[in-house]
Amino acid sequence: MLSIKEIAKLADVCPATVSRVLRHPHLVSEEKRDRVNSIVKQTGYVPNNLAVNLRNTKTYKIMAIIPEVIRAYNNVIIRSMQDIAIEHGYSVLLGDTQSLQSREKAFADMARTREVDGIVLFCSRFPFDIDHTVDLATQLPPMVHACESTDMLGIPKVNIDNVAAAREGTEYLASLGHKLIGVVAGHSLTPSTESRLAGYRQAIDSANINYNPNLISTGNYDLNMAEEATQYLMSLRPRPTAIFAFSDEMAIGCLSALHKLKIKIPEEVSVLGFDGISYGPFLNPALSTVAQPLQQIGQACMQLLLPQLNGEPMQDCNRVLPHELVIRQSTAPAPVY
Amino acid sequence: MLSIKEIAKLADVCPATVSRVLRHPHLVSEEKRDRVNSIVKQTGYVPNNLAVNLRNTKTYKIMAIIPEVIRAYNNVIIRSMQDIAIEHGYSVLLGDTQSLQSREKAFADMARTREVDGIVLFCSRFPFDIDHTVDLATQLPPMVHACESTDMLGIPKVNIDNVAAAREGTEYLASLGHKLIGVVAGHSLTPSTESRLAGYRQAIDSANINYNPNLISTGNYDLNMAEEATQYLMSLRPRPTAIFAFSDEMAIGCLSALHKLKIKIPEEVSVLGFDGISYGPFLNPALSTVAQPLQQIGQACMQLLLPQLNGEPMQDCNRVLPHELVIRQSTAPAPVY
DNA sequence: ATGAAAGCGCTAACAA
DNA sequence: TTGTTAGCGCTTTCAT
Repeated sequence: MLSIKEIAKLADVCPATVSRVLRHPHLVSEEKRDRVNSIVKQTGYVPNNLAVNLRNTKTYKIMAIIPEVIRAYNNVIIRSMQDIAIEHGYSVLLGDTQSLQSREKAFADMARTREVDGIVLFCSRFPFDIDHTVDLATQLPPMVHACESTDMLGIPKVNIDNVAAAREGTEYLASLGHKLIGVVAGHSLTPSTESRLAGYRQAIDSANINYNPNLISTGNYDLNMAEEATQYLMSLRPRPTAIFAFSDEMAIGCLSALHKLKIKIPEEVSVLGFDGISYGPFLNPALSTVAQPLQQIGQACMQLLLPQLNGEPMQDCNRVLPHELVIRQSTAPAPVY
Repeated sequence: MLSIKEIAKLADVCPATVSRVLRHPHLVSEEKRDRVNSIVKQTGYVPNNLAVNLRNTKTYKIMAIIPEVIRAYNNVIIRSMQDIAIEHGYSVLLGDTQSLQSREKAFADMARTREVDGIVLFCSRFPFDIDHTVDLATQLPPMVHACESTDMLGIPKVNIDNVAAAREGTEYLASLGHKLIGVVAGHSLTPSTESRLAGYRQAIDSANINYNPNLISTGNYDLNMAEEATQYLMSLRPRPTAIFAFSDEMAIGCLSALHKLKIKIPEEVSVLGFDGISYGPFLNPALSTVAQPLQQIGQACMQLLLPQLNGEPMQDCNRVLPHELVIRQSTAPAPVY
């Protein structure tokens, strides 16, 4: 692997000139510029970015830390982040943590060790140890906490109003006449799940439906577990006539379980999802859902991160974006017996 | 951001000692070790890895370059790569190229610029310009080409036998009595698609079915386009009684289109997918598919990459892994009229 | 066991 | 316009 020195020697100039040709060509005479460029081409020389970045204390890389990169839900978010990042000269690297705390920390540390300029965190756990006696912003790298952020942290956050979103979803089901509304919740302890459960409860209460904790099952945001949870819900007597799954992926598990049980959707049981993944319209039946503004989430993350990357101080803000109830074919009025 | 020098000053030792405490603590007396450690803890000092990596010419990072990270198909592959990488002290960073050549090159260049130690390439295009008059291995960073590699390159490759896999899938459909077997192909020009088309053709010929190019449609490995392609196939007269989609995701599009057309699966039309994504069993009906050995693919990638990261020369090998026909509910004997 | 010093590869200020 | 030089932050000889 050639260094700038050797290129300089080959082109019979000093290393600084090679650097100039590569970064500020207008500062170099045409003659030397051509000489250097031809050597660079011949040798296939590429600067060592570790050195460049060390020198410039800047990597132009952003780390997006994601519990399961594969979840359909992340698709649009990642795209919109990446598009904006690239416009501004940054690359987005994805870190898939598989929900493991050790991996969350490892990826997050890439910002503290200067291997990336900033991070966007989609996990619920906070990957840094914080000394609350000292100013937060000085301890933390440029970062944004998205989708699973609590309100206790003094950092930029991007969220939807999970309480309201789940409340409206539940209200919609109640308005269809459903009285027994089962829930397939996500990970307990995650802020999103807690908030959505709270919203569900609010809607149940204000619809004067008796709150029944047996109707709450947990699917851990996992398709397989959601299928099992649905089997459990369908074993209850009286049986729920609607299921609210707190993610579209879990809703797929619900649909699958109901199909296997030969329960008609939505005639016998309605299914409402959450997220608005792109598969939704293609499922059978097409999935009604509480859609998140995925593209806006990605955009907001970048809007809050980029200023920090330019040296502006971290702000304690919480960008709350609008959700939307999308009604397709998987929900219908409650059956009358 | 503190540097090692300032830590050294605070602990009243020299920078080298701080470095030793962090990397080879046994070389330092207990007294100084404690002093340094306590300062490190107090200040939250973290070494600048750009400097460390520059000095050590090693990053312990691997870049996985993926056309669409979100594709369900990548899930298991990514996991198995990551598990092995971590065992060996490496992190895996994911680069989502959205099938854009510029992004493929940008991520791949991170290896040439030393920001990562090696790459695993899942794209069909080769992101480096090669001078064929010179030894390949010296021009390329440690790398493995997986899933979409052609046989012209002198680098380690991981693949399944796409020709055989598609042939067997088609033979299976033919054995069910299907004579009109539609195809929803992937990107034309990608090696995987070309090979699978060849395999399809082989099976058609050896089953003495008349090859009809009108039955080949293209879905670009995209769910929406696959839905359109299926609509087209269903508009043909006589109509195909089976559809072979070259990815499970496209098969979802097929299912969706058929549902909308009220065509019964598998009674009227059989659908066979390709890949073996984890959603498969949850679809309605559960999807029959030609499964790839996703976990083995990830493992093989790491097995071929890790030696290169340890300085061993690049080998021109092609690891071909076994596929498997998985029969579920979406395929059945051809209808008799 | 510890410190001094060189150097990883690059860039930018400064001088010429 | 070009070269010289210092230094980004770290690690590792080498010397003590």
